[in-house]
Amino acid sequence: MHTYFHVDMDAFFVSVEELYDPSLRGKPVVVGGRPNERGVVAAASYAARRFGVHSAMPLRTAYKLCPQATFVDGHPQRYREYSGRVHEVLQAFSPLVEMASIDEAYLDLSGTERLYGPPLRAAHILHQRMKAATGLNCSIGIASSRLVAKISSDQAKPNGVLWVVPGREAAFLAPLDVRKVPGVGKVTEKNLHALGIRKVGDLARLDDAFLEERFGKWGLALAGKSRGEDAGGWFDTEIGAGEGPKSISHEHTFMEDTSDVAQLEATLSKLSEMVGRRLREQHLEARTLQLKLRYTDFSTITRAHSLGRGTQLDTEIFEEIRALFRRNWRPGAAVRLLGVHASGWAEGEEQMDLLGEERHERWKQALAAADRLRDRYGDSAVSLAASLRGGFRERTHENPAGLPGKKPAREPENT
DNA sequence: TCTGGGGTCCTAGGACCC
DNA sequence: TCTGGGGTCCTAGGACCC
Repeated sequence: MHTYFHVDMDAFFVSVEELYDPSLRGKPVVVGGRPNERGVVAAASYAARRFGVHSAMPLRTAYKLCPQATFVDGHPQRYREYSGRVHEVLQAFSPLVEMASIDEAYLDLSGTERLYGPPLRAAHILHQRMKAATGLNCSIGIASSRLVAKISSDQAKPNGVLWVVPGREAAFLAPLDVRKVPGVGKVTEKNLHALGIRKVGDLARLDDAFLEERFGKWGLALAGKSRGEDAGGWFDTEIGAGEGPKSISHEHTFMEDTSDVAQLEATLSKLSEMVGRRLREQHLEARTLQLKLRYTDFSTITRAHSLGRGTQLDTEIFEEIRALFRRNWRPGAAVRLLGVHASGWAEGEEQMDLLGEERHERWKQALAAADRLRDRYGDSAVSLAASLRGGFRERTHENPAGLPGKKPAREPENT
């Protein structure tokens, strides 16, 4: 019998912003961008949620629902930093920790009674430590499976603890909407509703065989989930078994759709550089490169190409991506979004002919130097010639003027 | 409701090989 | 040249999560 904790930070992005600007506390706050921008809500404060604002909602819609809200840009670097602090608190509490995303983690607390006492007492200790060390609230779900722990932390929000006692899993789940089950999204929910299945209890009453026939492998996993089992997919893996990224990608949505080839290719060059940089940071070489292209009507295509070897060089990535673009873009069609995606890591060192090797080495050195400059002066300090020529000029949150230079860092007051 | 960006996992068809 | 089956890799798309 296991005891799992699921620790989920409350309104994480909003709470971090409040640490930097305490005047935001208690107010309706929307993180994600300006109200007139293309984009969606990344996080909404509880005060904003009362107006119907929620994450993934278009910013313009959020503004209509709650014009008095304060809209702030997201600061990914800040969130990564605080995520690291959260991780440290959890790690100090129990060595069996797995961050499931930037703001949530699973802990295996099996057999820690002697150290922390019964589960609820342990949870309260952790809850207090988290607040003291980070200034942030979290909610904690406790259960014999990770699935039930996750669902119970959601029920515990905000700032609460909920323990589902072993043996009571099915009873806890039965009255909940099927949508509460991780993995059941809009589409599956609709499919289940069409069968008259609305609550997890409805699901639990069905035959496994019926669900498997209806939904395949996923249906079988669903049957297990309805009983509270860690069935299928990500829930089936060991805690702490996370091995590193399987893909690295960057994409960009234009402020206005464009069919200007120079601008499109300059953007692909920039995205290729960003992907190349991440690959070098992670010491990875990608064998498969993929272009993503979204037109004005939101129709989206992806086109991939696999190389005989791996690469982490901006120029090689860009060359492949540009070829894919030229072969697949409907000339003249306005583009909304472009993306560059790398995956399929090459195993170890791949051989190259000597000439290629030498050229390769020189590029690697040049790019390492560019990475150091970017670290020091900001991302726009150095760029491939192609991204400059085409005029990659769209502003970013990090750097509104599009100029090099590091912004002065403000420290939150209570840390 | 005019719809981000970074990921994971699954399905399905075709190529190719044995 | 009337046609099997399995394994693996590649590609494209889609559901879902935070």
